Amino acid sequence: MTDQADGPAPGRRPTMIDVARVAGVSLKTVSRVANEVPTVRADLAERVRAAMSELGFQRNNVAANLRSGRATATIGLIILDLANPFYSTIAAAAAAVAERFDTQLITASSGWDPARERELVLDLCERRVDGLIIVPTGEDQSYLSTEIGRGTPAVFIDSPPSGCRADTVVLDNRTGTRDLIRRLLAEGHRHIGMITDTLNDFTMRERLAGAREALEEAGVDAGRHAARLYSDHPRSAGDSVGAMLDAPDPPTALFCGNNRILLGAVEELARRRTRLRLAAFDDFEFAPLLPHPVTVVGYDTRALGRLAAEMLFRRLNAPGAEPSNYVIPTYLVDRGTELARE
Amino acid sequence: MTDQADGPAPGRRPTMIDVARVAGVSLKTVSRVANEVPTVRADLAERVRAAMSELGFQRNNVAANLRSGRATATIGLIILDLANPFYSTIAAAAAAVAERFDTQLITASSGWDPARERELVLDLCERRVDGLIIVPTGEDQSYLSTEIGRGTPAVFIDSPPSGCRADTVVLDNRTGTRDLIRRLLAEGHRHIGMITDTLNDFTMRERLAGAREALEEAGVDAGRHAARLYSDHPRSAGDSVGAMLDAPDPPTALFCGNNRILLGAVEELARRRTRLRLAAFDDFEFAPLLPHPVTVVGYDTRALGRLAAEMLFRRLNAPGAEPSNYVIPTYLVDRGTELARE
DNA sequence: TTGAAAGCGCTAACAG
DNA sequence: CTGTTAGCGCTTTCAA
Repeated sequence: MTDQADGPAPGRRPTMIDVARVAGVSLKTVSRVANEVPTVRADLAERVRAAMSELGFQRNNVAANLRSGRATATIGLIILDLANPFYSTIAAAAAAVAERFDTQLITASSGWDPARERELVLDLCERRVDGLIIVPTGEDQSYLSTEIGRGTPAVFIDSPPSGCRADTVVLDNRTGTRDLIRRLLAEGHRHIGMITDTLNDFTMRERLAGAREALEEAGVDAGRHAARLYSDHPRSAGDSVGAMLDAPDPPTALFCGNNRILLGAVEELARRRTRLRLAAFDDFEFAPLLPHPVTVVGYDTRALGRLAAEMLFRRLNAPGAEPSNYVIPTYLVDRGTELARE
Repeated sequence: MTDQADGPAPGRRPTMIDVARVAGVSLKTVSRVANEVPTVRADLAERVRAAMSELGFQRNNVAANLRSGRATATIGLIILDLANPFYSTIAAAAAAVAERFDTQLITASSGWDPARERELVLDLCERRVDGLIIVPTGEDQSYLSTEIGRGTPAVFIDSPPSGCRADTVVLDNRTGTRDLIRRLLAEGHRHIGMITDTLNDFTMRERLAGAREALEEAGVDAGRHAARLYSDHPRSAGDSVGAMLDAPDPPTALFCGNNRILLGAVEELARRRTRLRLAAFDDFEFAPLLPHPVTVVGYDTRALGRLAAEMLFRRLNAPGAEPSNYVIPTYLVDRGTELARE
């Protein structure tokens, strides 16, 4: 005796047709019950619900969305590296907003690879996500223009797009760095070493521009403090610090363009048992533990993700508005261990 | 003059039918070109491709999967809190594996809420994800049994499920803690204060069990070192440390059940300018900066996510195998600043 | 209030 | 090699 007559095959997922057969109603009535349409006679609805739980029915949302043309309740988030706390904080904040809108988040890392970024965007569009939040690699995003025009809005975080118009949420890199350098200048420093990452990066260029503003308004020769670029993450920041200190007329203060550079600098200073006026862009959770006092430019990382997601949902509900640009304010904080200060 | 005659409406996304019309071929030929089926005459394929890029066609994968019954190339990851580096590291590792399988990851946080966890599982199943990776809240997961039976496999990370059978990847909490406590005992400590989180948590119970093993085999009275539970994250770990130190016959060493507890303890010791033999479960990126030496139980967090994802994809390709359980090994590391050691 | 028919965008199965 | 027909699981439309 098989159950072919009155039930679905063992492995198959039950469909509304199966439910309808068991409940003795039409497919459409099952659909109405599943969608909580109120105009269904109570006893029928009850029979349908019984059949649903008997079969363990679960609506196939993929199919439902296809016919109705409804949104997929999914947004794509493309960041550079989920393992980096900066980006995972952004992801968490965006996810919290998405949850409020009953939307799921597909998160993917481009790993600073423009080709991968493009692939991801296209893949996500083929999945018909409702919108995209992107931390761009800084290359060309013109391929997004048609997508945006077709109603898949995008919001850019941390850096603006190039080659297409879209909403953006960025840090106030320029003002933050300007205020930081101003403070060093006010303390009397006239020789500030500046260590930055690659200047292909929008944020790094802005930070350097802010530093120059402060130096110029103080009448200090910016050329003398030319940034020493460093190649890659690990030790090279420390090497740059070493080179600066070993040169004639070494700087009395150091500005580090981001927190990884700061860590390299701190290590190098600890190795040399040297103290210097330290300043950096980026606050981070364990900055208070640093064995060296440092003044950092802080900001609300969660706000980046939160505002981007909020802008996206606003745009989903009001398409066609002009792209807007939100700038997250920055502030100065003093960090480093008390132990180390004594 | 409108373009209604030969093109889709302005806002609408072009479908294969539109492409077919423009290219002067049948829908099926377009489908073949889109799927890179080789048996299409070169000139036709070229015309189709031209029409595709003219219209900006993008295949609707949702529809494609519906008919073909193919997998959605999407897996769901349910973690406790994406903002927590432990979980975001797991997510990043799982994402890296998913990428190798051309699969996207929907990541969602349950926030330690069992009801939310259940909602998320059901939502993801309705979206027909190919599989689930779950860091469970420790409550009942029996609702997953039918899903698993129906071919949506699940892998549990960090804690095993209750109420259903599934693959798991967990840390060797017990051995790690046992080895750590053994070391303290070998150093001569006979009074070890133990500060743990809620014992509803599987990992914390296991760690405590490991500690007890070490104490018992050394013939040390475990009761005397009863764990002081602490209520919530912020200061209460520090308060527990304070209470222990102010009691008569205070401990000479401290075991902290996780890294948040360790931070609270370190702060309290710094406040009191007291030094104690410190030990804890969980290594973390900035542990080397701690202003107090500490021996921690380390492990490869990425391995948790990586192995879980690999188990999931293995199961997707070989359904029906018995659930297996993978245990990640642990090791001891000495941390804390050199500065603080001098 | 209920149901039959059509169709979302695509692929499977089969025919030409 | 190409096209036609059917149909995935659901919703929409419209008639009963």
